[in-house]
Amino acid sequence: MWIEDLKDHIGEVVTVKGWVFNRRSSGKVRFIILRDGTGFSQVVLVKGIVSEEGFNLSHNIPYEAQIEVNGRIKEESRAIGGVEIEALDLKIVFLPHEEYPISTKSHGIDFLLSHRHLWLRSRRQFAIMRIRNEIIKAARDFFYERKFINIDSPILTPTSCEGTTTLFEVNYFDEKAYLSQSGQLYLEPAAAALGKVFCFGPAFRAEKSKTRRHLTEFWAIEPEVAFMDYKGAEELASSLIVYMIERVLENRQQELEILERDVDALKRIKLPFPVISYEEAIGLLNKKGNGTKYGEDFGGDEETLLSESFDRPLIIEKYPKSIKPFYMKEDTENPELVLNFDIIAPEGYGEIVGGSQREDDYDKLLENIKEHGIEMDTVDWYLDIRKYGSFVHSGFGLGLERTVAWISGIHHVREAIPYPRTLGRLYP
RNA sequence: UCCUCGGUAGCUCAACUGGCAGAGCGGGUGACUGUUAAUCAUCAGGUUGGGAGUUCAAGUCUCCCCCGAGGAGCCA
Repeated sequence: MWIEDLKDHIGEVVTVKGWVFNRRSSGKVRFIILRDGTGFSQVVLVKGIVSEEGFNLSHNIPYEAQIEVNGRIKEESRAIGGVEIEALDLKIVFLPHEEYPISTKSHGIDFLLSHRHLWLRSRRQFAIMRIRNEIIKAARDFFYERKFINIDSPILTPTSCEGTTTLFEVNYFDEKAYLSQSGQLYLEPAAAALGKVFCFGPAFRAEKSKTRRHLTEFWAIEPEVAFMDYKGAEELASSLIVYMIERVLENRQQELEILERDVDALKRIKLPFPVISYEEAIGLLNKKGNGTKYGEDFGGDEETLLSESFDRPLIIEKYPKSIKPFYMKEDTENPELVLNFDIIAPEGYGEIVGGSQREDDYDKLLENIKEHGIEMDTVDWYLDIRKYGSFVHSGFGLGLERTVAWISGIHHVREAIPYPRTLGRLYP
């Protein structure tokens, strides 16, 4: 039986397999905290109730030994999960060859990251991975409920989407290829084929960034919708975020508790999200004593400063065209601006969504491509979408790890992904 | 790439203006019938990241290198 199902079988005698997570002894009563991947549960070994052989085996049983416990499930308020297993018998299936390196005490981040494959077994990581899974599932459900089609973009690409300096280059037979920075360029043609589409996959950026918001490999959820303007995309992104939070609050209470997440801050996340323009954001920053000038992009400090004024995610729209990528639609009311938006998470987690209406005018797009110095032969296929039946369309990308970090209330995105890839760290 | 901080026992850290390298956890042994990072007793455990230099004496000071963290720029 799996630990997560124990509470439904109180009074029954069952066999549970798992690993020794922690143990305590009080002479003739011994306690083992068992984990099996679905949860943690206390096993009680009372001399006289458990078999003598089982009791003897439990003496100084090593951490992470894999054992099999036969026992009765009892309601017990003092135990984690509210139930415990009163052991009748205990068997050791596998003993560690060496002492398990990760203890219940504190460790440094270098050590933990080098032992990420083992670190995943700890309680915090267990909780984070389960919240990540819930968020992924919620996002898929959200799009399927709205009849979106999942179209995944290629990882190996001949071109760049977000600038050439941050590309990972790989050999592709006799050619050069790059790891994808975003699925968006491939999603726009898919939207012309299937209307409402989304992709969910990894993105790679060779940025030499060392901050709590950066990974070189991260996962993005990217929808692209035909006949939708940037306002529609703002609403879609807001609804998605609210949906993900509702699902985590509903299904992952135990995990939020393990992480000591301030749940009230999540419960405040409701529609609609506040919307301000880039220009208003500059004004707000200047009022707060920050010296960002019109025409400059926001850094981490600015994002935090802006989000502090709101208790829900903040939408900032219509940035200057000069600081944004070539594919964003020019604002017809002010050609200096583009019809884009970023969503800044509260509590200093930074930008979690970037989106825009896409440039649907063939000539304007061609002009942008030339201005950005992008090689024509790598993007001519992308121009075809405007050449053969252009259409109003919008989309956005949501950074999964930043979203998971925010909702989980953890400090750094590296804990929000099973095996983080950061600057200079490729192991394990 | 730049700035800042750090590297001492398996792990987390201490060691004053240079003067005998120490503690907790983990490990071994033992005690304890309700523990929650249990507690208590006891034992073992060290090429102080690497190299060079200054000095009677270097974990500590100087120089070079390696590794890590935090941040900036850029971004989700």
